[in-house]
Amino acid sequence: MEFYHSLKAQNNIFNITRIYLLYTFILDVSFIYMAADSTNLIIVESPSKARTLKRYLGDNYQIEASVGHIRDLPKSDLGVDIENNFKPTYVAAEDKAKVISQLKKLMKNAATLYLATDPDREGEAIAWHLTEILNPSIPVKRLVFHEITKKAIQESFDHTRDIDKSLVGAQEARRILDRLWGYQVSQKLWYNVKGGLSAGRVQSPSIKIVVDREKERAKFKEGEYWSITAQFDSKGNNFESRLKEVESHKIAIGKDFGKETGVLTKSDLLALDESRATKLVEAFSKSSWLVSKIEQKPATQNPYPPFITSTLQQEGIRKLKMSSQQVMRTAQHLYEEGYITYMRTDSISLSSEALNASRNAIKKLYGTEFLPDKPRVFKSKVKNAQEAHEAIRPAGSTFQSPKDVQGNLKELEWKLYDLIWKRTLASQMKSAKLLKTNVEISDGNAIFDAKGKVIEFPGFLKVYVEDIDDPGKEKDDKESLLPPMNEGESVSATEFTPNQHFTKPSPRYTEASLVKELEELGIGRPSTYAAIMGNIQQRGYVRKVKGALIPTFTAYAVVQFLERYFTDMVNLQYTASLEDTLDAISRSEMKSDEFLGYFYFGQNSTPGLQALLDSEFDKDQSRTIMELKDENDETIAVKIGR
DNA sequence: CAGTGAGCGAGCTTCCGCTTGACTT
Repeated sequence: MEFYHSLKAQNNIFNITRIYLLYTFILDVSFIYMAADSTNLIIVESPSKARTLKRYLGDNYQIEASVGHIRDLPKSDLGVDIENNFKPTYVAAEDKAKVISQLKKLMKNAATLYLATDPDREGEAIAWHLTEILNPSIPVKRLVFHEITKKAIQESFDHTRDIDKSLVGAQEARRILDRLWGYQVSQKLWYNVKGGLSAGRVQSPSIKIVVDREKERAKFKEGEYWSITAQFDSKGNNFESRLKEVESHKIAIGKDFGKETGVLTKSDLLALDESRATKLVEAFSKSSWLVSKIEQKPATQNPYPPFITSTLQQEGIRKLKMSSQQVMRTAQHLYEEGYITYMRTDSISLSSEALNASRNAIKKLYGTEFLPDKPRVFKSKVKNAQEAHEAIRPAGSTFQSPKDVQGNLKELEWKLYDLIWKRTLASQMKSAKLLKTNVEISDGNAIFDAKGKVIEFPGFLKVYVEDIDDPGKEKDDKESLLPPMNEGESVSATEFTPNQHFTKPSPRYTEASLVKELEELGIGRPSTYAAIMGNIQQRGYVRKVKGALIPTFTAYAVVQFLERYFTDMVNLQYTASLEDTLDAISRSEMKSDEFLGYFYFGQNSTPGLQALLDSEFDKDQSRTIMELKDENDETIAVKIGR
């Protein structure tokens, strides 16, 4: 109460447009007289959020956590009455009995119930489930804040609202669709492929992505090509360059070859083979060379946005060689100990507290020359971002530097904190200033080119450089220097070298690149990326070998089955578009039972899930993964199952 | 006669998303 008073004092209470503020103010005061021992109950999702909130609010607020969802569909039963508008049956989660009885007890003494679950689809549903299970007779208000600061909490008390039924409807539609899809299609797998298998809206597209890549790699045909590099000398300075053109024909490189043919796809390019390369080298050593073109252009490079769940996992996997699940476990620890903000988020926004802390730290550690005039604002490009929390960053209004905390943390925890601290600071630092130089050396017939990159001002690169999956690409902070030269200047060639190359297939997915792919497609949520990675390995769909994800025979069989009988369900575009429809439901533009009706019973000429479930399944073929010929040319089928 | 293994039938598996401990390996 004390806190609320001081908040009010900061407000212009005489402002007529905010007269209802005064009204709630009076209500709150009246509680003091009504019942000295009566309190307000605030329910949040996470226990550590409850602890933080306690520091801000006085004794008149009881703050408890629901610890996530409290009710769900039953585990051993479909729990959806398809004939009755997809009516769901909910049961209280077994492990939440304690939480529920505690909440019921606290509510007996409460004057008002504030539901402060997360401001997103799932949070709205948790709030609604709470009212269903607690059945409160006291006033219920929905409280929404995006960060835990005085200002944000004050505003949330000023703008309490009712539960948003459309948002709850969208969550229910999501839940019911996942149940119908997951349970019913899984059962078809048991009867037609192998017992115990699983399918679902998220896991099945995930394994399809891995299987598709493996198939692409199997079809890959290697192509051979040659390149020529030269060492040139300008006034005693050596530099390397690469043959770009001969007689106005560009020299072919790896990406110019067909992946399934190994043959050049563009006819106007020149693909060098060994003899051609050797002959050219011979001819080049007799030529005289001069600088035919110099291009210099300044470039700026902007920092990466601060971490969200997916990018934290990617960098944790790449830089620290952790798994998705390890990254999340470690981050959870850091969060609970108060070192970082919430680690399951899809928002790249930083709160004003974080912006201040970053700017102070940058000024102190690197000086004002690394500090932009204004804080940098990032806008999410991720489809379907719900942005219930801020980006992942060091906690508090002043950031503890990695050195400060080194003694308190285990090695990996410290490394992850260090990464988060650096990434956050870098995101608020000045852009890097680069000077890119492109030089062409010609003998009138062939052209070599050399690229230079000079970092004139490092900006954020001083603190953080992102790691890369693709070994062909160069890291952002890699410099390459060229000596100063003038157009028309002659240069001497010291050496020409022919190099043999082979084209490479697309690399296998890693946990990092698969999480990235799923996020770009809008499949899965921050709280589930790590679980999906664990799940597809545990169920024997994918094996991880030196970080690379390799699909098993089971995965091939399941993907083949789903593509044949449930084509849309594993269509990545379709899966991603479901999310758009759920958004429409949350904006009240569509009703959830209408959506589920289309999904299950079909729409126009598109069959729904029900029709697909009723198809005739070819059991024998579904178990066949491949057919081989033995030495007598007899066909041997490889099947799975028992 | 004891031990092995084929054959049969019953019972079970499964989704996604939100949160932590309480478990085992």
